[in-house]
This record gives sequence, structure tokens and C-alpha cells, in this order.
Amino acid sequence: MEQLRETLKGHHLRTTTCREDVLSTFMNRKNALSHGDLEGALGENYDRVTIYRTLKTFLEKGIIHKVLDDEGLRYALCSHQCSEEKHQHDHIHFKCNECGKTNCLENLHIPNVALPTGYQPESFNLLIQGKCPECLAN
Amino acid sequence: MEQLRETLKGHHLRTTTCREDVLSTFMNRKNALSHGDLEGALGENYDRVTIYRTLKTFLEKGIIHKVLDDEGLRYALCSHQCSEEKHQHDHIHFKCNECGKTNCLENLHIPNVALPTGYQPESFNLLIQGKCPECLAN
DNA sequence: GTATTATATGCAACGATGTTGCAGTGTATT
DNA sequence: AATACACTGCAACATCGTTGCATATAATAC
Repeated sequence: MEQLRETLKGHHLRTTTCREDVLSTFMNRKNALSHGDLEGALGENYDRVTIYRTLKTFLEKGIIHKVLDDEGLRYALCSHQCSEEKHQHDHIHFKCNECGKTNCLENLHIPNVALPTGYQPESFNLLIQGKCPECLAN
Repeated sequence: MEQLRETLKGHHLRTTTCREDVLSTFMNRKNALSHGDLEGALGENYDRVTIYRTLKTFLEKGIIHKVLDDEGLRYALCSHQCSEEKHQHDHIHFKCNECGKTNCLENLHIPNVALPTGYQPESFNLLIQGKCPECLAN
């Protein structure tokens, strides 16, 4: 639980119960979460708006990053220490079509792509959809 | 303009002025369009709901496909003849951070990725963000 | 421990986005 | 031209996300 405070302080944020709860929800569930997921988990304790603002703050401070899938927007913890200044997220996201969960595959890097001349790439976002190990086992 | 009717008929759809206008908007602008873009272009002629339903129908029939970026959901024409039965979209999408336009890079395929054991991939979606040739030229 | 200051929260209200049901209109077919 | 079916517009609603403001809370200084 001290780790939560450490993470928040490390990103120059005040420790509040809402921020601690949102952060620990991200750490307990391993997969990417939408605002709705968090509202479902914490909605009785905190206002919708507060959760929105917490997500926005976490995004700006580099604690979480956006994850896109065909259903919409989710968020996941940044693994390597991201900060307000620098984000680095060229890893792969995998969404299971069976259980619906989206995860970061931290260790896999996105392979190089030879873009046509004139295109200057700055960031990459690869989403793979299919079946995850847990669902294949059943 | 006959081409519009052909495309619609080819996908077993009745030709209506709304569908013709939505389709020609996609063909004239080369980039991916959101519902809001279409409403801005055609909103005075057609009801919001009709445009939503047209997009939904086009999706189901394989005339357009979803394109995701950090701002949300857009749609783009399917190049290779997709149908209700089969969609094939493993090409790359490029979003320009300057002009905000998202395009399909039809000719580029997504390179292979060695997934960890247990993951069964079914579809791939690669979004590259950066600067497009037009914006770099200015 | 208390006072001060800056920040975070809750509430209310609003705007944008997307969906559904139903009556009326238009398209394709005979 | 008549019929059957599909599409459209309207109204109403549900969801999602944002903003302003008063209050509460956390960090800092005393």
C-alpha cells in the first residue's frame, strides 16, 4: 500500500483515496480498463466526474496510457517509468475476442515498417485480436 | 455516378440519395471519416440517425471498415472487395498529428509478429502516427 | 497541533454521441 | 400501376464526457 503513495509522489501527485483506489484497481486487474470498468468498481465511493479527472491526470503524468480497441478507449498502466515529459509505448496490445480483455504484451516490440517516402512516423500502436491463452485452455 | 449505384447494388443495397451521398463523400475525400464529419457534410440533408444507420449498414455489407485512432472511431472505404461474409483489413493506418487526417496505406502489409505461446491471433490493426507528406512539405 | 494555501472532490448542469420504436415515405418488383 | 418491403425522419431515450462552482482535503509553514 505504501507503493501506491510512492508511485503518486513519484509523479508529483497528492495522495488521495480516489487516486489510491484507481491505481490499485489497475494493479490488481492486469488488463486494460475503461472508465466504465472503474465506475463499476469504485462508483459507489466516488463521483463519475472524479474518476474521469483522475484518469486524465494519470494520463498527463505518465502513469497510464491509452489503449484502443474496436469497442473504444481503455487505459493501462505504463510499465517503464513514463513521465509527464516522455512517453514510450511501442509495445503490442492483445484483445481476446472471447473474454473481451485487452492486455499489454510488454516484452514484444512492434517490428519495423518501411513507410512510403514522405511519411515521418512518431508513434506506433499495434492491436492484435484473437484468443488468449486462458480462453484457449477451456 | 453510375459507379455509386453499381457499388450499392453489388452489396445488395437499395440505392437511396443518402447512401449515394455518403458513399460519394467517402470517395471524394480520401481519408477516414467519423460520423461527425459526415454529419457536417450532409447534416442539412439527412437526419443524424439516418447517417448512423447508413454507416452501420455499410459496415455490415463490407463497404467500409472501422479505423481507430486516439480521438475515436472513424470509417474508411474497403479497397479490396470486402463482403458481408469476409473482411480483410490487415493494412496500416497512418494518422497525421498535424492535419489530423487518417489514411489507409493500402499497399503496406503488417509485418509478422512472434506472439508468446498460447496466443491465437485473428486480426491485426496497426496505427502509425506522425507527419504526412503534405504537412511535411509546408 | 494549528493555520494557510493550493489542490481535489462532489454536485449540477450541459453537450456530444449513439440507440430504439414507430409512423410515413420511397424503392424495387410484379 | 399495385404491392411488398426497406429506408427515412422524428421523438425520446441512454450513454459518455466536460465545465463551473462551492466545499472538502492534503501538503506546507508556523
